[in-house]
Amino acid sequence: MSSQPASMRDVADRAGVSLSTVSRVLRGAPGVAPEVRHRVQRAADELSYVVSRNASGLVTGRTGRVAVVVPFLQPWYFGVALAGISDALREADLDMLVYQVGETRARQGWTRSLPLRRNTDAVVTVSMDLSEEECRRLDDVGVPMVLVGQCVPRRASVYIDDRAGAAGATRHLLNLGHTRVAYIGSRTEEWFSTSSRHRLEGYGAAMADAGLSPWSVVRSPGHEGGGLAMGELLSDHDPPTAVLAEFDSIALGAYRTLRRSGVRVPDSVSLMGFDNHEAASVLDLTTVDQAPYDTGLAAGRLTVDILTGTARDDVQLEMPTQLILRQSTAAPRGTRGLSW
Amino acid sequence: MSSQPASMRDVADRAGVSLSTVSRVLRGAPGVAPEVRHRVQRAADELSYVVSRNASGLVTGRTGRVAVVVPFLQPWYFGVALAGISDALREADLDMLVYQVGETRARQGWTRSLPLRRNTDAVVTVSMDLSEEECRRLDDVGVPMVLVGQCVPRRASVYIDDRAGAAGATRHLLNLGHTRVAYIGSRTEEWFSTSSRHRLEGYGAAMADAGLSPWSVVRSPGHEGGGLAMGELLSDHDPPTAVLAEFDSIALGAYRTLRRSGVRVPDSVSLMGFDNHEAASVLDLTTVDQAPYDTGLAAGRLTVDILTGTARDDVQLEMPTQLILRQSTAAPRGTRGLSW
DNA sequence: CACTCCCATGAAAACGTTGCCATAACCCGG
DNA sequence: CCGGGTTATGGCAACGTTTTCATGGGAGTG
Repeated sequence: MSSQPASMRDVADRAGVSLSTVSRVLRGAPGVAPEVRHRVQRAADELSYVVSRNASGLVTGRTGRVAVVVPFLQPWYFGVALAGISDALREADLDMLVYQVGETRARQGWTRSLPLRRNTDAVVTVSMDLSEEECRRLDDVGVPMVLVGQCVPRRASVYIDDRAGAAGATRHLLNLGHTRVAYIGSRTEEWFSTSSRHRLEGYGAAMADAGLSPWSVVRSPGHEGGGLAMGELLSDHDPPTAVLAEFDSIALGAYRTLRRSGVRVPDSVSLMGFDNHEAASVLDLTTVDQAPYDTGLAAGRLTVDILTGTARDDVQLEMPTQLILRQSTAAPRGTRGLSW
Repeated sequence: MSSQPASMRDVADRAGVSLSTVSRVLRGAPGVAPEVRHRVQRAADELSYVVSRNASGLVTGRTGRVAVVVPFLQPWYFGVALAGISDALREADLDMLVYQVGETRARQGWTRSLPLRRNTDAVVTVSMDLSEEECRRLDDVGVPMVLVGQCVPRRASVYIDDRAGAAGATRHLLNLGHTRVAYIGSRTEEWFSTSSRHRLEGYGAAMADAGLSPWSVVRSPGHEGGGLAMGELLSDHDPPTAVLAEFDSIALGAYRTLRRSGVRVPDSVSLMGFDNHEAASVLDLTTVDQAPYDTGLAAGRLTVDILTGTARDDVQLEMPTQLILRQSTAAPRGTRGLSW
């Protein structure tokens, strides 16, 4: 209806008070008579007026916005993590700006292309796997930073212990009696994430502890890679009886190869993933849950706490992982009766 | 390093020019000598200065931000759609604010709680299934609005023809020779989405065209519902030979029930989904692709075009759906040899 | 009843940028 | 050599808030 959106001036006029009073009411500041407070509130409602964060931010120096930087938005993990962050920020009445940097990341100086300085109160990076230098460059924008899915010393981080998670998963397979336990990992030409590295290490450590030598195949991420890797494993002269995949997507690809090859799960091969992807439950895939929603929620709350001064900006928050036992793992053939 | 972020003033001083000139350079406005332009550019870089959208928005009236409103962030679909929107907005140098309204939606007047007015240049709603009244209330904020996943007359909309998609899927099953084709739909206690309704209608229409009476089971959304619905169908005295699920998640749940019941897909029952979920390819599930990334991209671009005045604000954009044939559908038992 | 203190309210100066207008310098043709 | 037009640059007022400070009136105290 109104061609021009209402301003605080309009609310003030309608309520018959001054600008200052309107500002006080709308900010919930003290020192306003209840009667006036109601009158102003009503006037604002009638004009369906909301304050311009632009203008208020200009004077307070706070924007009321938090930037969340993710490499990609498509993979399941990020949507769930964002949901957690979003819920936490909403509690504190902060808006969420999302930047998908994707390929941009490779570009030198990508951090500068983000309009963060003076435009956000804080930055949350999710699975960005920042180098020390990138961290420093982000420091330069002068807003607090929270790292999700990555643990950097002396910097606010929320993460899981990938090493321990993978080691636990491996031990689960070993405990079932498997000795030929293979691992399918991922890496692309240009990127080998810290998380990938840690999971591989965790697997290796657990194998070493059991006196077994590790057996890992690394392919491109996603189900294609998983499928191919599984194919390679199956073509070995003495194939594994158990396979741990770096994450569920890979496990799903491996599962497809197994199904197509007529290899039964878990009868002939036990298969395990990592992440607890939605589809994992459908396929009854044993996996490691890392609760990305909780991680996001914790990261969001930590951000809020840092902004309010309640938390230090070097808090390290390790989120628990949990083994989710389903039907895709079992004792190897010969010993079946013993375990089940 | 610098305790205070640099302002345009600082850049001007360092470059030895006036504020106005810096502003012109940084906006790419004409009328600045090349030499000066370079000098300013360099000064800005050295201070790693970026303009405050807050301040510039205050005077231009444009915020450089677009709000994207989604009911939830967790489901696969939204991440993918957001990715498309994000890419389109980035091309136009617009930032993306994401609001997850979730349960808030039920609340009367939820539209007012979003700080849109004066805080964003446009609003994109994704699968919000807005009522006429909600649309009008969003109109009130006075920024252009683009609806994704919903077609409202005389309003910018980007959507797929759910009816046609479901009808096509049904015909695929009918063409294979099935006559006992059941449908699994979803609805919650408080919500029966337009999309759900349309898909059900499409199925019904295709069945009617073939002279068959529809047979649908409606449960809660997600795999749990799908699993339960499939269970009910299997317990019929004459179970279906083909099942179409409203979306892949439901199909996956149904698939699990089938697998657990020892019913082979597609040998005994053909199963079809809708959406082309990532997991659908792993399970070789025949489905209908609706390319949410492309939808998001188109919606983002439409938003940009509306903002630049290139497109009218009542453009209707119907995105194509595509049948993805995989291994989960086949001719019914008796006729198998004929079709394959 | 007078004086103090406090509380509610209003006025005005910022915040960092853009848009408009003025000005100075320059180039060209007559 | 002069006048008119063009071009580069600077100055200044806005934009819509918050914040600080000033003011007035009412309650409480002696």
